[in-house]
Amino acid sequence: MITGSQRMITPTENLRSGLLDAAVRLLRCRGVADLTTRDIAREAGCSPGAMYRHFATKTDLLAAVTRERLPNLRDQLGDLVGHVGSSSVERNLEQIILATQRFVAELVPIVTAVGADPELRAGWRGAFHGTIIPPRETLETVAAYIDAEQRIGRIDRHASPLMSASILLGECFSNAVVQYIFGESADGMSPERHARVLARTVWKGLAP
Amino acid sequence: MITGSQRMITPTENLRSGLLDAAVRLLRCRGVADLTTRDIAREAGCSPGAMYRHFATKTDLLAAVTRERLPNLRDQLGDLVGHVGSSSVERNLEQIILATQRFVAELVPIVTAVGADPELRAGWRGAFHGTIIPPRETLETVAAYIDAEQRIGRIDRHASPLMSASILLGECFSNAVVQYIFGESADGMSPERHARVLARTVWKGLAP
Amino acid sequence: MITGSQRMITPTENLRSGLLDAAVRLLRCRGVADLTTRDIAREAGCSPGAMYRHFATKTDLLAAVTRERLPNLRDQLGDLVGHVGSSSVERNLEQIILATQRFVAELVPIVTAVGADPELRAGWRGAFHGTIIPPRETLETVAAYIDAEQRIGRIDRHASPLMSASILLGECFSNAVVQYIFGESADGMSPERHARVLARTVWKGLAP
Amino acid sequence: MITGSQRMITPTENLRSGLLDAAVRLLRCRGVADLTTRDIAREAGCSPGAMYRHFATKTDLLAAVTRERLPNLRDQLGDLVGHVGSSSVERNLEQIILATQRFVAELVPIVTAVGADPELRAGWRGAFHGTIIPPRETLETVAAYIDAEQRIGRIDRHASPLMSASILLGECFSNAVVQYIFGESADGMSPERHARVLARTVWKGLAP
DNA sequence: CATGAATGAGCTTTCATTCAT
DNA sequence: AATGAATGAAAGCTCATTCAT
Repeated sequence: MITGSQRMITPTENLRSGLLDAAVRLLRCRGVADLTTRDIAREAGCSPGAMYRHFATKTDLLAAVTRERLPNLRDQLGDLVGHVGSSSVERNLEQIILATQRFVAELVPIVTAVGADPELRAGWRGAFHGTIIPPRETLETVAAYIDAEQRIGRIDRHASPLMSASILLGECFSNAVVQYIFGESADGMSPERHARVLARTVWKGLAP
Repeated sequence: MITGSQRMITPTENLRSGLLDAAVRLLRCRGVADLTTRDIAREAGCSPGAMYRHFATKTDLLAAVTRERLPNLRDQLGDLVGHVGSSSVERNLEQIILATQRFVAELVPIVTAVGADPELRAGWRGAFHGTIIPPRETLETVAAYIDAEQRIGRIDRHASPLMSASILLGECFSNAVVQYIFGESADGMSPERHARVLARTVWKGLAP
Repeated sequence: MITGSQRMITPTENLRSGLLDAAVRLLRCRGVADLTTRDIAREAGCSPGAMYRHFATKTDLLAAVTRERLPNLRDQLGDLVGHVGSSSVERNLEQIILATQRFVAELVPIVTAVGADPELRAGWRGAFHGTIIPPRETLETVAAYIDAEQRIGRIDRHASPLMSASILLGECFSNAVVQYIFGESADGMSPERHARVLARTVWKGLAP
Repeated sequence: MITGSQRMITPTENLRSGLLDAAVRLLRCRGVADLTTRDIAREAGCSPGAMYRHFATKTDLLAAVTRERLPNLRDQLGDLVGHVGSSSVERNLEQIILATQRFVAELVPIVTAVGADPELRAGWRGAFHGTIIPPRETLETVAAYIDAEQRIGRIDRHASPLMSASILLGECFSNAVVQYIFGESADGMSPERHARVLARTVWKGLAP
């Protein structure tokens, strides 16, 4: 009924994006196990068939979700580098941890989805083959901060920035997995307290 | 037809066990996403219907897998407590990490399976409701060692045994997840080197 | 490709109706015992999955059949009330019996199906709960005629219209059941002769 | 463990009979639709496999049930012929109807089972081919009484004994079907009242 | 003979995908 | 481009039947 191009953003791109958003939303609350194309379409407000204008298969859509809607720690961290040298390292680590908690909470449902489906796993491996894999990139974002503080002498020169970053992210990630599966954290701490204790413990190993 | 003594274990229990083993094996290499009852039966060497004599539903079988085939860190660690006070703490941590690496490698496929399927997740929550959840138990196994060393003064009295254990396990776990999904570790280290660096880093924060 | 006017009825409604028709057809010649959804779909000329757009379960479809394809005596009788007072009561009863014979012949396969399946039975009970049940309604249709003749004095004032109707319908019904099961009637009469003898016998009890 | 022949009745015949009894019992309360061989075996107190010593297939067992456990009106009627000439005909008819009510109540579940299953139907037709079919035999039992009363002048000489019997049995049978399916009778009468009204109505047509 | 674990054909149902409109 | 009815392969599960013990 409507003719002519009346929109700034093509409706197509809108729909593609809407489908990805819908899929992540459902992924978060229901997991991959019972995620149907019909459900995704309904959540995105389009017909079951419309999806196939943008994605060849369901796996294609999910692969796109895991690639394009993968949460990004850098976005959560904001101006990390700007804090180098200011405040205290322990305080900065605490801020990093709080951001990481939010990041991994979004990450876990996607990671379990990919882990559970060999096709998605293969797709991911293919997509990032030869390039730096996302976990490495995330790791380096945090490691870069530690490295910067190390350069100006606020962190022990013998510490390993990469392993320290890995400890920080890994502990938060596995915590989030436990939370996701059991609905309660293994150590029973509030996020704030968890951040404080983790920061203190990590800092203890990094102090010059 | 019958040779030797083959009937120590009842054939029935054999089948139940065989089905669980078959399911874990397939879970490891293929994930839950396309794991069919027919596949499990074929892998276990029985007919599609046979499994329903031992498990009411497919979910029941998977739930049993996640409960009865869940790897156990304590088994991998062996006589941990016996090492308290002997060798060096750093060396002991390294041994713990090596055991943990094996433990989490087996754990990851099961955890992603449970994470991806809300029904399994609900089953797990129900199964462990009111009791100590497995991650907590695992955490405490390691924390107990750190606590013991702390008591005899080989570890700083202000350190948190639980958080230290969580760091150790969490870092190994998230490492294993990355390895499982991408087929390569985020930091590119060999397991031995990883154990050494992680032990050193953790030890740095624990030394009195 | 399209010839003539084919789309008075939506294709969807066509399929729903076609499925019901297919089910009755199979019910008549084969009974519920081996009536599969695949068979119904094939008979209706659609795919096995198509039926689930119109009926939630197989039982739902069968329930709809028994409700929407239940034959109706009133339709077979036509203008029954118009005959009150005209012709002879015995002749009118004979006409009613002939119509009833056609009605019960269609009814029997559906009734045995419902009788054999507790789920359908429960569904029927639920569907008609609180309302007048179909046998009662049918009974009253015939009883109303007898009552009308009774009022104008052509039938004995002490006769029970309801019981008389019940005799008429019941005898025809049980006859049809025997015919359905054994392929021959118990009394070996032709439908016409049966109608005549039954009419005469009933009339004998009703004459003033 | 037990050796020698210790029993008067062979256990085999006991089991055969027990299986038939078990099947009728289940048939009555649950219908054919969900009647499994396992259920029958359990109800009969034997193993699922034991059944196959006595019946080649499940259908064979059901066929035997419908033949050997078919209720018999003659048994319910007792000494019908002895009443000829005594009491009043109407009173005797009432007694016959009360017996018939019990007979058809047992009959209905079996009849719907046979009606619903073409294989059983074919088996029945085969079993009674060339012989007098059970409904005819039942009919004649009642017709014989009417005939006897007719001979001694207590019933109108122009009445048809067979049709009168058919009316009596048919009305009771269709009543029982309605009762079985809907759980309530179409006319809402108690069995006793139903017998009285039916007897009166039939008697009215038979009185000389 | 009885047992009951095992079989496997076949059922109902789901759902990714297609295609006429 | 979008729709959504229709498809049909394949899933989970049942149950009549068999057969080693």
